[in-house]
Amino acid sequence: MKTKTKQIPVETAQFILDKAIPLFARSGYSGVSMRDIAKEVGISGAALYHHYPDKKNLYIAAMTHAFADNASAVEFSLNTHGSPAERLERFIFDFTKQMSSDPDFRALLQRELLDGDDERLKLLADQAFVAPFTALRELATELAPDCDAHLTAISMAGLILFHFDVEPIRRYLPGCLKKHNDPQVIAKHITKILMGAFSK
Amino acid sequence: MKTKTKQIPVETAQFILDKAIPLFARSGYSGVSMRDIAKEVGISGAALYHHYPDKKNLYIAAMTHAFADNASAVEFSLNTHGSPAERLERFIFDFTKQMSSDPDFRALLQRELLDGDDERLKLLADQAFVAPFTALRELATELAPDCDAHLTAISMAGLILFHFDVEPIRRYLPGCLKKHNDPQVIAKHITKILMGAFSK
DNA sequence: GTCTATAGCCTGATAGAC
DNA sequence: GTCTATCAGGCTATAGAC
Repeated sequence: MKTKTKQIPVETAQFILDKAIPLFARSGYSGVSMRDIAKEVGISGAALYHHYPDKKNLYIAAMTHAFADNASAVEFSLNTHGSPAERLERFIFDFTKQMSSDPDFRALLQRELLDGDDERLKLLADQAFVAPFTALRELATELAPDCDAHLTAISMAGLILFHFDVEPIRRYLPGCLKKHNDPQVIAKHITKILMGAFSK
Repeated sequence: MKTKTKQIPVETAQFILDKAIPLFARSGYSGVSMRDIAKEVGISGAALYHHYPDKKNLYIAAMTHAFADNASAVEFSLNTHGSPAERLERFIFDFTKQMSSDPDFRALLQRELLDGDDERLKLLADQAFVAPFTALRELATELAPDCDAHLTAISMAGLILFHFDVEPIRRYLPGCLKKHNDPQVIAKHITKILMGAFSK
């Protein structure tokens, strides 16, 4: 047992990431300066370089940190018991809710798809997406044996993600209602479409 | 009849946009400098300011130019004759092919969804998306009268766009094959899913 | 581990010659 | 309409005191 408890620092290196993630999500790599991050953290710009060798390393650490948790949550949601239809419905509701509650995750993913080099994308895939995608692909095989499982898994995830990605402009398109932002409504709609598609 | 034909200039202001669009698509607004654009065009940085008052105006002009043509093409594809199922199939194939052939358009749209302010997004919606989306929504009403037409239209467009958006990381996910990049294969897969979903 | 100060470069934008 | 030269400021990153 330690006799002296530290006040706040908690581990400054990680605190920096927590502050940097929303900035990178909102403005992208080249839209955020080391000064912006330092100001948000509450230290000088120079102090950042004590924890990370340069901006790129800080960015990669922030991405890794941001994507670390989400993978296991999605995988867990997929690896439950029940019929394929039940598991599909649970996945849709859980994934929709999770994406709805974590706009930073979605923005960072979109930005990485636009700006990430091959090395970073491979790292991201291995660290965060291979495991849940494998589970989703197995569910796709069970639900639609005569469809290409890879494409079907992409379609299922995309159907959910796209509704959120497009939200900034959707509100200016005809027929838009307030309820269309409700994750429950979105999940229900997607469930209806996919259940229809897979029930022969 | 003019006695003197100009050599190349064609209209420098528009030539600048043609050169700027791929740069903004690849690196985003803050990732491209006026000097980058000037070098690509083949003039000095100062000369750009003769055609556009500042970087922001040049960017908006480039976006408007990039989105102008695509709207009418999609709308045209939707306003053909045939049964709802036939029109759905034609839309899927045409839109998939068009998105496959214009990666700059997709990248600019994604970037605008991430970075665009309300004013720019409203402008974009009115200029480029309201017309084709209205046609797509009408098709959705015919195909699935018991579904929310707005959400269904979003789903149909998203199913197509997402396959391309996710391409940079999809190649590191299990089950990926070369044919999954073929727009024909993608279109066929999406048609299968949506036809199944809408045929009760 | 944090600070202030600063080096060296790149940025958007302008002035003025041609 | 394009050029060269330049300004003022922001950028990443470092140096060195504490």
